[in-house]
Amino acid sequence: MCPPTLVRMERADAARNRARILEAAAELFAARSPHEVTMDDIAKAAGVGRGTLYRRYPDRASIAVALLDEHERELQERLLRGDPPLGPGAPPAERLAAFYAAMVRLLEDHAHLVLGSEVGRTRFETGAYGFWRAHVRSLLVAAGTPRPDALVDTLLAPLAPEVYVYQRSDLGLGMEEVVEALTRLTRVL
Amino acid sequence: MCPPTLVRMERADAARNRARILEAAAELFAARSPHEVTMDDIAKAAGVGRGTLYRRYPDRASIAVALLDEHERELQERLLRGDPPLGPGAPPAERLAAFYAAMVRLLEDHAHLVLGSEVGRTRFETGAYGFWRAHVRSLLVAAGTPRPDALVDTLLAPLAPEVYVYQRSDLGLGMEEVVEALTRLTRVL
DNA sequence: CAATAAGTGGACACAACGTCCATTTAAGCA
DNA sequence: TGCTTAAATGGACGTTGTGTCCACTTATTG
Repeated sequence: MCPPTLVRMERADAARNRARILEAAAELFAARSPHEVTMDDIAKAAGVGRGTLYRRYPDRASIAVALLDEHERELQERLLRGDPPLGPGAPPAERLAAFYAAMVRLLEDHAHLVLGSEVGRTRFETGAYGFWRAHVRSLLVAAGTPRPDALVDTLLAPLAPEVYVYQRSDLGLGMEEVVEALTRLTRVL
Repeated sequence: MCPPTLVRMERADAARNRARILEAAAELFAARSPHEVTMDDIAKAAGVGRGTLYRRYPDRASIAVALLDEHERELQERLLRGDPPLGPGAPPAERLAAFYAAMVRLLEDHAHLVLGSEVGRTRFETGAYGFWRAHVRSLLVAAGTPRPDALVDTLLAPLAPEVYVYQRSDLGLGMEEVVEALTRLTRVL
């Protein structure tokens, strides 16, 4: 009989394999374009079978989301409780500019992961997008901007990883130039 | 022997099949999500073989591009030679607002096609994006905006079809609300 | 050291892709 | 009109990646 344990623990081998999968996936995503990495590749590199991989991660996106999780959480924490101008305390326009700068930093470091997880529409379905959206919306409200709902996504759109990669790689722009352009958007507040 | 005709004409059956393919593809794209339409589906619906389809259109994107072509050309024509505020003559900020409104109209009518052709990065590789980019850039230059290059893509980002569909379908916003939000972006000029 | 349930891995069926080539057909010429 | 030729056709075929399924293995608990 199974004792009525409320919290069902993950078995040791399961945890080990999860770690292996994430590690292997991180390496593969870093090495090549995300759509050239197949689920087979990841399973093979992690040294696990197909079924094991699919048991936890039904597709590439969910793996990338797991990898991104910690980085995003850290920024979310700083937005909620960090020092101004990123955290509470500064005027909305300055907080928005700081948010843009922080997001560019995140994109710079992990754009390949974001590209792996957020392809087109998928971007809007992640919890992270909801968080960014709520944050920017609250800034708009704090600034007294009328009808903020349509504006929010308009202001978040330039942070789409595809756009950033295009600006950095194809156009050869620097991080600072992108941040500067985004900062000019804060004038709409 | 073949007479040295300079312009090699498309054969009658080829022209007929091209028309069939485009017509069938338009119907299929209108009916379901673009990624649920396979090349097989299109070939079947058009009543042509697989090889015939691939001869002209190597992938879904190229078909959608062909379908979009005429609509985009019309707007491009109006931007270059139409009446103000869309065409030349009006102040840059007003022209940008008019451009936004016209693009939203285009998205409203053909977002499903754009989604079929421009998935993520692909968007930037089409000739159309280059045109929109050049247009907006010239408006920024005309308005005396310093360092326009990073700002251009920032201003075009909210026109990504994924963003528009998210705002309209998922958030339930109206066309006018989206246009209004975009119009507020023209304040950066 | 059982007993049991969670976990594993690879075989399998399937779907879509893109290519190849034997056959058909339109267009130009006598 | 009939003939020649090259363009055009279509479907069979091999390939690749997906996702599922289930007989077997292994960690955990008493």
